[in-house]
Amino acid sequence: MKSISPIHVGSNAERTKLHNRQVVLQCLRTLQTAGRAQIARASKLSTQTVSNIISELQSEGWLLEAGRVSKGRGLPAIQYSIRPTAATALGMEIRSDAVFAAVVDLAGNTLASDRTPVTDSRPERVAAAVSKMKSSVIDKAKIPASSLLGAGIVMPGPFGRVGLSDAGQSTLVGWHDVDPQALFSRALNIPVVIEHDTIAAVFAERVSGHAIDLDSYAFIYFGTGIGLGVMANGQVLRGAFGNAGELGHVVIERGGNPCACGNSGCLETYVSRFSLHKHLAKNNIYVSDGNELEALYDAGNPHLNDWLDHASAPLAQVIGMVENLFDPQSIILGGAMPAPLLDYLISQITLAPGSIADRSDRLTPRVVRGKSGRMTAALGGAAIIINELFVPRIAAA
Amino acid sequence: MKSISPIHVGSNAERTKLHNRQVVLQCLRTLQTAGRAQIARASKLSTQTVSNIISELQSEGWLLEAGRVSKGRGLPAIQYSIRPTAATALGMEIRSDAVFAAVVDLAGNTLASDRTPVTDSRPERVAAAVSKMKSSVIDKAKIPASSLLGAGIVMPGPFGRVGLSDAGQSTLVGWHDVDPQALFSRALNIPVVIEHDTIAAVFAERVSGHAIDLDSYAFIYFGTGIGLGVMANGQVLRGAFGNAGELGHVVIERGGNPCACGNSGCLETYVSRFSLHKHLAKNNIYVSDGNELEALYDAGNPHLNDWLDHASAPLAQVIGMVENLFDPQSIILGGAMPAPLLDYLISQITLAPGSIADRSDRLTPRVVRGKSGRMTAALGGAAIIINELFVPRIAAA
DNA sequence: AGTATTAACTCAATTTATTTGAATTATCAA
DNA sequence: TTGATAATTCAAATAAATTGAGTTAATACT
Repeated sequence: MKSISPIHVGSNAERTKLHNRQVVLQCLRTLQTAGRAQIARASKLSTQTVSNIISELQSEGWLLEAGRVSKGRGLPAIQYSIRPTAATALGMEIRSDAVFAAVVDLAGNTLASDRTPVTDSRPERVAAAVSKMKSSVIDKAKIPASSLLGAGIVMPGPFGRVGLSDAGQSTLVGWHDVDPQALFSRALNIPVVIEHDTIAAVFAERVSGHAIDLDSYAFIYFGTGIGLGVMANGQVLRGAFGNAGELGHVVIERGGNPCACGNSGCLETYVSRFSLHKHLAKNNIYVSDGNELEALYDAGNPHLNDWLDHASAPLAQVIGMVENLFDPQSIILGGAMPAPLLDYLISQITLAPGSIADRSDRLTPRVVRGKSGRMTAALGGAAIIINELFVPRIAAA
Repeated sequence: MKSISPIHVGSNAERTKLHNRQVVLQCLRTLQTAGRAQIARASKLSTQTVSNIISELQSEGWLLEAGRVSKGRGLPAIQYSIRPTAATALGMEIRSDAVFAAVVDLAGNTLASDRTPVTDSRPERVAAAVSKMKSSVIDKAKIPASSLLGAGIVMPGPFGRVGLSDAGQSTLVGWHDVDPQALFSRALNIPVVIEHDTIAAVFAERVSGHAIDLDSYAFIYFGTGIGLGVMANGQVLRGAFGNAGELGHVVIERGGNPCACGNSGCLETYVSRFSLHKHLAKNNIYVSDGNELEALYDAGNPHLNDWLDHASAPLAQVIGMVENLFDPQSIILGGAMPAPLLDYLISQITLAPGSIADRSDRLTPRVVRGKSGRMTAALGGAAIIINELFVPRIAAA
């Protein structure tokens, strides 16, 4: 049978209830703190309905009550807010060299994080490591295991889907016929979502970064290559086959640098950690992690500076492209690139003055550095789980 | 108060009903013809609910009954399909030189179309012309005025929003402080939606073109400049400020052709009618419409061929870009560019082999020419109205 | 040919969740 | 002190979906 996209599913009283519950939670998240009547106005539900949902949420321990606050005449409204510790989520990033883990609460606070080096990246070993980290990080965070809603696991694709950006480079070996979702579900005993780094980064910013109250923004993610994650009107763009955002292989200069993909002029060959490492290697400099890179930068290494200066124009070009194509509220830069380097790159960028993004009524910066730093992917994994709580949608498919 | 995006609005029984009605209509549209039980399965509603909705729709005249068709055991299902003439929509394109109008039925059939030259493009005169065309085109289509659900009007922006692509070039004069929505509502006496050409084209393909059963596709629209319209998972991308898809000012070559916008290397200066006209003018050839252009092409004009050959590489570059960023099922090319030219351009494009779009399980062409031809914008306007009938969404805002 | 099986559809009763309207409470303003 | 205003709650009403039993008309099997 023809597949019908998820939104085209009927509704009923139960689904309506779930939807409304999430609407209420979402209102509380964006308003921070609010009374029943206020939520009713924002959600266009009746006061009574909101009242019912609030008391339900309260009895389930989701809320904090902040007493009555009077604003003018009338009975002062009882203020509610989300109890950050009501639920938590586990986020993990699986790399070929290490596993990162983080526990995040509803407010997006990181309660604990951890890193374990990986020597043997075969599925069973990774699963075992992941399982161990779950326990250790739960201990560190001092939360009951029962508060974990689920785990968002970030790992190099392709998994099931066909990807390209990391093709051959960072894919884990021995994972060909492995279903990571099933593997980690078993290892962790909680609901698991598998996602790739760029999309995780998008959610990281939404739950605790620059995008808490943004609905349309883009994230340029420095991984091995470079990816683009887009939130458009509260929906993440995934593309028909789940491969949207392959920024690294966008050609920015016909006949430019040859790329491993067979084309030439791909962005990835100008702006990415991969291109940076290549440039440094040509000058006999070898760095293995972000700290060394940052040290090089602090030392004013001329080769690094050289790369930065050559990278800024292509980066500005694609930022302009993203602005023109997606018209986001902001573009966020982040991922596996040390903050000072990102800041420098951002400072060097001349944003197109004639762009549609160059408007006087703008309330958000055109370009900013992401807030979550080096833990972006792991935090993003957790953020995916947290975010699901707040996204109302009829039809859970 | 903080604005909450439209999806974050509560639901109730009534809104649920509306949603389910649209789900049923949408099922009928994609399945073409179906029985109650079949729709129930597709929509995950109970048979009874679907049955109720179907009988309601039927008594309101929305359906055609095609008798029972037996497929294996059991009571053969009564087949229903949407009665194409149950409702119609008016589509109009306002240009500085002419107004186009079309009447389209639910199935996307064009029942009538018309063109009126415009000599005086001041708002009142255009409104008068539009009103007149409504009557004439209704007569031509032989439909009752009451079947018109509304009008989708396509005109050069910016209207309220801040746009760029046509800045200065095709904007209508004397329309500065005019609210076209209000103006045309009064002139036509039916609900009016104002939209720009690119987004209209997206809907045109969805209602009657290549995208009837696509959920994710992109439309590269040749207007004065060049625009990109994207349907992502059934949602049109508009951007935070309504300016998404400014393909014309995407820089495809740093330091390339200077553009009126102040940048250089904008796509518009390589591939667009504007650039084509400029190229021909340099060779003392002046064309005023598509027919003349087509004649030139048929005659094998060397200057035109020259332009085509220079345009195909930049076009291929942005097609690759769109594939990488949006991962659509198909990319559709259309708008104010004669079909033979589009076909030639498409034939000249070498699609990137390493692209994420280059997959073996693909069921749809990577690139096709749009079906609606020169009337795209007007048909698209009507399609917007038609499409609203089929898009289920809780919360009419 | 006859019977069992299957599937679509209908009717009536039930269930879920929202809305409505009246009553209550607490604050501000005059 | 009194009246206006707004938040909240209670009880009753309402809307619409689901459930389960029953009907109908096909195909499959014996």
